[in-house]
Amino acid sequence: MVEQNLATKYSPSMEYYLEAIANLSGERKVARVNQISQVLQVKMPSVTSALRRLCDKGLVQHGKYGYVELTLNSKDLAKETIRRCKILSRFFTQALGIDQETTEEDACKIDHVISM
Amino acid sequence: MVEQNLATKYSPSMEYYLEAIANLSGERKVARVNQISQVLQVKMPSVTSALRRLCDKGLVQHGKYGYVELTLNSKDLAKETIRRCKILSRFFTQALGIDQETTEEDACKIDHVISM
DNA sequence: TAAAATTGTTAGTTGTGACTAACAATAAGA
DNA sequence: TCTTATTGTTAGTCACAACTAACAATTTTA
Repeated sequence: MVEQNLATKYSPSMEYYLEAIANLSGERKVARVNQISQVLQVKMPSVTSALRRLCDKGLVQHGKYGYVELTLNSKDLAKETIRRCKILSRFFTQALGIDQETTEEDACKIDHVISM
Repeated sequence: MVEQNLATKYSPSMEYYLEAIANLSGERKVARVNQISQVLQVKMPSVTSALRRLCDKGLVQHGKYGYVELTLNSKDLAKETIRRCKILSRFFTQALGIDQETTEEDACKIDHVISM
């Protein structure tokens, strides 16, 4: 089943957060809770609690009321994720002629699910 | 985000169950809890509780200790799902040369996530 | 600098979806 | 038929991931 991932794998949701944080870090140097909230279209408390989970797993650093940063571990993970999304997105756009808006979102969704 | 679907949409997990029930119904005429359990690789109590949710939504009929059947509504839904999985699977196999084992599983996963 | 706006956290709730352990019903075989 | 095996359910737990309401910290601005 989808819902229950293996112990070693991170949940799709986790990956979404990591990806968002990585993207924001790239664009504006630092990621903040409200930005993550906006990008992922969830309320801030959801972000806070997700960050706690990610902290517990050593995937982000996040001081109270402070910036959010990826750790060495999660940077690689997030880069990989983003890379795969782009590849998929490009593939869908070019090979299938689907418009880019739709494509990018779907490609990301797919990536979090596919076994590559 | 993935995790929270719109009210009108069914969760990926729901679709997995519907699909499994539809497939089993096709093959062996009736679907049983232990078969669903095996197909989806979850324990039987998980199936029972999923069936309760599906019953509440009017998507399956299931008497205690009895057979599991789709309703008119869910039959269409499941057929659609299966159809899309097959299309995707075929596409991946033929267009990308990925082996069928991998492909079929992924195609299904993708289908539950993609916006077609 | 003090008040107001923004940003973030905590606490508590909900629903999903998995699990184990223990019990109940049904089916199969001696 | 009675016992055993199979199948299914209930009860209770856990983790994830969302939410609102209320509070706290930080930043902006008057």
